[in-house]
Amino acid sequence: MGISERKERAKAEREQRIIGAARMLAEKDGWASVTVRRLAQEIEYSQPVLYAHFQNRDAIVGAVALEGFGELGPVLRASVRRGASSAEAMEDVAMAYLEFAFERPALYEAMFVLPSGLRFAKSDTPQSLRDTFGAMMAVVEPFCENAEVATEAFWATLHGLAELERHGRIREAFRKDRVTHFIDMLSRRS
Amino acid sequence: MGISERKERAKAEREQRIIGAARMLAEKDGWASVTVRRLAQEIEYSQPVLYAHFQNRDAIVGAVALEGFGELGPVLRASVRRGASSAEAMEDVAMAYLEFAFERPALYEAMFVLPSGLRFAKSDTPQSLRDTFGAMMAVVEPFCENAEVATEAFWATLHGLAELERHGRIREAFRKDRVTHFIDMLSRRS
DNA sequence: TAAATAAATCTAGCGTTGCTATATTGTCAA
DNA sequence: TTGACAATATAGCAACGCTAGATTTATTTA
Repeated sequence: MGISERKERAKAEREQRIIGAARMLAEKDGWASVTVRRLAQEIEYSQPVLYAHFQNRDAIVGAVALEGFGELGPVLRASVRRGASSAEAMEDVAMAYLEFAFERPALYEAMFVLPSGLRFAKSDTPQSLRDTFGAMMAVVEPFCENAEVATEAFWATLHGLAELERHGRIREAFRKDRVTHFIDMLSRRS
Repeated sequence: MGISERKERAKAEREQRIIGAARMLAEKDGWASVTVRRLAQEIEYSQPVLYAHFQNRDAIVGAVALEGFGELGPVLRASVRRGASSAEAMEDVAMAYLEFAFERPALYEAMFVLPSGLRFAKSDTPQSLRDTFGAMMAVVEPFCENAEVATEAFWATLHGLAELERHGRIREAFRKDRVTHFIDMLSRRS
């Protein structure tokens, strides 16, 4: 019965094309321009087909977000320079996080701002997001007792820096200064 | 010529009713449910009347946001306890900021997340927002050299804490711990 | 006071959206 | 070849932001 396998493969492939098209359009013209009609046109199927893959539009955003979670963790881990000190490692991760956010703003938006239908209530948090959290915790840990709380705060600062800058609330030119300042605060001995 | 004054007064009053209705509906059912039709119904006029007051829907969000900016600054200033130390003052402002964000989530969203049509390119930043920034800078200043950069980072942390918690990315139960941790980092002598 | 003018407001409608009921086509088994 | 079922398309609903044009109300002029 290789037939149903072939069909499943074809369906998975089409699903990937939908996700890819959504991500591409979002990055090109913003999420507002990612409509179900436009996606249908992009993959050369009629609209209702999309609803055989995703429950609604939000679920498509969610699928893109999930893809992003799968990329962010590795990016952060890879960002730490060889032989970096603890403080340098923290700075590397911080800068890598912000670069990720600014280079793929639509992807970042899907992951952390838009309603994506993704649930994060403890147990069903995607493994890839746990992994991202772990990457941050690894560099924060050396500097504090309660690593989880400290990582949440660390992450919050990065997210705030990304969002406020994206909305033009803080000055783009001082991005590096803010990171340096913030890492200094965390890494100095008390 | 009291006629035109009377008309202006009536128009301003109606404008305020639109803003009030938008804010109320947003807080009750979320911004997605704040439609121009619904607002028109609320103020008992037809839709096109709203466009005599605001260029488009975003401008209505912007007007609500502006109202929020007018409230946040004073709230922050009033939050500092009498005789508080520098570190305590910073903590008071941080907690007040988060309480503001969580008690009026829709207002906060209008101010910092939604497209509001408000421009922040340096010179035309609303005075009330500058004022809010000033309130934060006042408590951050004692702890750093470059107060502006430090305040941007301080603000970013608060914004990140508010947003990540609102989206269920970090644990509600540890809000106080995160603030304590973060204030500790900033206030300890190096 | 009545007609003319200007301002305020409404009706009706366009194009678009997310989503779905229903018709149609294509595929496989008997 | 035909009957059944899955895959896909057509067509449409209700709601959205927004606007042109008609209509009513208010003000000024004769």
